[in-house]
Amino acid sequence: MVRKLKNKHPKIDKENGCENCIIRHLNALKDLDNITLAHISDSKETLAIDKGELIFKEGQTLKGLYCVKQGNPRLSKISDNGKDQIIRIASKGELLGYRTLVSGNKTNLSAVALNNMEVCFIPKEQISKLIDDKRFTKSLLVFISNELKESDDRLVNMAQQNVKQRLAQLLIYLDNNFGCDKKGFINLSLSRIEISNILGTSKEGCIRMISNFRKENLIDLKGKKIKIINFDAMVKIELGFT
Amino acid sequence: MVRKLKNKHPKIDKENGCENCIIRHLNALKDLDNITLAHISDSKETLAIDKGELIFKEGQTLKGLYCVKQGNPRLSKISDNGKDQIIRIASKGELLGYRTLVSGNKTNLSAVALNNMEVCFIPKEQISKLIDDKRFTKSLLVFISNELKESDDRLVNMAQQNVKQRLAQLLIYLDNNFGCDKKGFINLSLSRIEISNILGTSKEGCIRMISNFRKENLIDLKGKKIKIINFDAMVKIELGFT
DNA sequence: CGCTCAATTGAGCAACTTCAAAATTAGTGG
DNA sequence: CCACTAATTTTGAAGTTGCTCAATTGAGCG
Repeated sequence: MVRKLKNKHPKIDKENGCENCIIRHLNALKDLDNITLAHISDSKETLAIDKGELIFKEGQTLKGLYCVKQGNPRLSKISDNGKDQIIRIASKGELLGYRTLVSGNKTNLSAVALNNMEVCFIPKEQISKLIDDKRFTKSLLVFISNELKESDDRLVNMAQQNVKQRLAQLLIYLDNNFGCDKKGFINLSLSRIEISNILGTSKEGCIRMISNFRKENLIDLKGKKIKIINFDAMVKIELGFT
Repeated sequence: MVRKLKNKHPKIDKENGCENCIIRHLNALKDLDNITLAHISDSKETLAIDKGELIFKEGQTLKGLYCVKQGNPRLSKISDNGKDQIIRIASKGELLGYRTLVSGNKTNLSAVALNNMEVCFIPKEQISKLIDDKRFTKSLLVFISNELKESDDRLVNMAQQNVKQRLAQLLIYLDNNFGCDKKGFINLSLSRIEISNILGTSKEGCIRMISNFRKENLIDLKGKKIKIINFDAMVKIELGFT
């Protein structure tokens, strides 16, 4: 089920200039020289993407590379039996679509904004220049290698951990990576369905587990917001203490 | 549980020379020029590795890159709860240890020979030369990208498919990738425990499912060897037909 | 033959899913 | 702001899947 486009990625033009962009220091674009950066800067577009909007869809041929400037997309894939499986949630500074770019294949994942986002789009033509830049390929290689490691880890967790452990792990992960507001609630809010699509469970199973966690006073809920109250217990659950 | 070393990777010296090696055409070494290849060739060692023997172990700092010349290693990882999860089975021509090499971290996987193997070991020192070779990094990038895609696919299957489907998928995969002998039995034989470590199930669950498949005349068994009799039915099971 | 390890089978139990229904929340137009 | 509708969340209960434990059989080996 794909959500409707609410806008058409309106272009916004901020202060511009990849040279001055802090975000690029977070990814493979960090080591490029100013000339290359200027070329990219000239051809790129900065897009505003609303919460829930599709950035690209599984099976599409991407026309370029996306650099996440603000917000979080979820990267997911529809399984053979039609269920949506969220593979991971990306963050500020990450590049999307590099895999497609390198292999020349269509993308195997869909990207949907979990919150309001700002994304820089760098068209394909500029990218061949990047692929020929040794510094770029090298740091991309490092990035993909780490992705691969994490992907392996996720596989092991999915295969060996039960729903309770996977939920605990997810909550800890979210807390670590997306931070909390003043009251301790995790900044990224996910619907129960989204959470179950990460955990690979039925939504009821997921809901019940969240409900259990609340009853045991491990977490607090406020609408879609979740706050971990008892970290120690949560870690123990993740590690399989019964 | 790690199997004992039966030998100590005795070095064997065949006709030698990476320049003349057909295997390298299967991986990122294919586009290197003869000078670089000669350097690698001089420093490499060809090792004989017995079935069941450990090639490297999760957590080790690898001292170089491994190129699979013959045979199949299984790449696995011990989960938090102590179970061994096989991530994938590599084949002739694949490079092992490139991830470690690129990121500089310790390896996150163990490699164990599933059959008698021949592996070329290229020491670390030679590798810095490789990493600076644009052709090498580029084709490595392509390879890792594909790995990443497959890893995503595996995650989705693990999350969304039941044991029956996963077993059917594995058997089809083995049949496609490792071929059969004259009588149709899959060339790669895995113990039930190894199969269950791929599927992420208990060994009993795995055994029972294999037994069911045989009773339903979908497969035939001969010791550890498996032969798919009814491919159509097997594909249907994989796709979730009940 | 006795030892060890892999494979198999059975029975009971725990985890998870599915379907159905109720309660709550969110969104929309007046 | 309220009322109405739609969507999401929650809960219950029954059914299925898969796991664990224990016992048995079989195969390979000195």
